[in-house]
Amino acid sequence: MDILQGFEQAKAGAAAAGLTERQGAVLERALGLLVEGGERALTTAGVARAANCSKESLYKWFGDRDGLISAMITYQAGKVRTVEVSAGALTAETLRKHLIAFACDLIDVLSGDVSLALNRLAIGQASREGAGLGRLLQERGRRQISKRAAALLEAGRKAKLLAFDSADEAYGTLYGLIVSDMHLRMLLGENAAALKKEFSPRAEKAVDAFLTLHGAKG
Amino acid sequence: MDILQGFEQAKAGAAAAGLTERQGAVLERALGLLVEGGERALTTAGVARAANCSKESLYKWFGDRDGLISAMITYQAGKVRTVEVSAGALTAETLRKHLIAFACDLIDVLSGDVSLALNRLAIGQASREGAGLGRLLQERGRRQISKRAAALLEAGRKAKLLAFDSADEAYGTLYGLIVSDMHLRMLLGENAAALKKEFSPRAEKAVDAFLTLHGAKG
DNA sequence: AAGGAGCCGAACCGTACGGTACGGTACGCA
DNA sequence: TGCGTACCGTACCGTACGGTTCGGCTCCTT
Repeated sequence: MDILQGFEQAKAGAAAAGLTERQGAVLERALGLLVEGGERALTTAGVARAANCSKESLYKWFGDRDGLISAMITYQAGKVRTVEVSAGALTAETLRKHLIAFACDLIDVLSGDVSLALNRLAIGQASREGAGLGRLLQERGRRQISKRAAALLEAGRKAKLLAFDSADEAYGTLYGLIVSDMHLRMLLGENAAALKKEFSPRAEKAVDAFLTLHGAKG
Repeated sequence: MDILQGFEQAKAGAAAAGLTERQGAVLERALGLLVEGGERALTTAGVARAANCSKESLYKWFGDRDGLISAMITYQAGKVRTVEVSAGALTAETLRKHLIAFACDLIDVLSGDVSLALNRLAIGQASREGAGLGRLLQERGRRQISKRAAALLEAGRKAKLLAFDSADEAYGTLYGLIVSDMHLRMLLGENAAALKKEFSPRAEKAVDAFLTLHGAKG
């Protein structure tokens, strides 16, 4: 799915990172290699062969292998477009609907194969050079979706439908209720599709649990 | 801390895996290398040098590099001893205490540097060869602590202090409330000590939230 | 005392990878 | 038509790693 996404989104990803279409296409192939074979498959020669470009161009465009990886992350992050929550009147029912939609989207994102591959890559590199890639991934990927949740929670509080002290903490609770250990298990190689099927029905329950904890009494 | 643990525990780890003390010591050094420098530092030559043994012995004992890694995981898992919950009378207060202790232990385990290093390693390998290491890590590491939680939850239900349909699902809820995205962030390289400090105070709140959701009305 | 098992240290081999250099080609521009 | 630019494909280099082999040492058994 992620791979077969529309051309427009890919172009947006390239544009967002200030890259030419050609370079975006190369990054797309590189992401394909990464998804297919993990970090071991992400060799400069392999990317060049898969993308029909020369290693020389790779090094000219991205500096070195780490630069290529960073570009892959920002490129992929540029494709994600967060849905703006309609700031219309918020009732208990629409809030619940929005929260459930958010939960499903979150599960979708986390179980996407490109997302999993990039997270695995960043985690693998996290041990050696500081947290460079990890921070980048966190910043460009997670930030977006957490912003959306924060806006939703804040709107719920404004409408007197939610009660919490810290929005961050409330988001942490919501995230934990939805995701639990699903993400880690997928990262460790458990069948992502099966896990997604197992966890999706729980999205509704997770939201209801969250509302039990933080919903305004009434 | 993990590295400086007592000699007895290390011997238990070796014995549990059917290894000699010498082999356990080698694995200990290997874990040290892994913690210090990530997967890249875990070379056969490096382990041999650090442990003052020959590569020949490494291959005789562990077969190949993957065998060495598997041995490291089982060895490390063998050191973990789950505390048996005293099956004495369970009151609402002692149950809460036990749950909080469990939450703190869980955070301790997940933020341990050896645990983080092994999880990073397994996640890095998850993409290529199936989920071999991931399953092993899940089986030997997570199983133990989840067993403890399951026993605790079941005892709580028996004592009419907890109410839930599925123990697994309730455990998932408890886990999510405690851990949220802390584990992933640590795996991605965020300062583990700082995150632990940030999340430890939340253990109590997480347990209280869990009791709000699944505690018997009283 | 003789022999063997186990082990260390070092050298060795094949391979694979990151990075560089070079020859050749298509295309835009003066 | 000539020239510069950007690019491809390939060959190349140095290094590092997994795995094997071998000589020599120690200790244990008989």
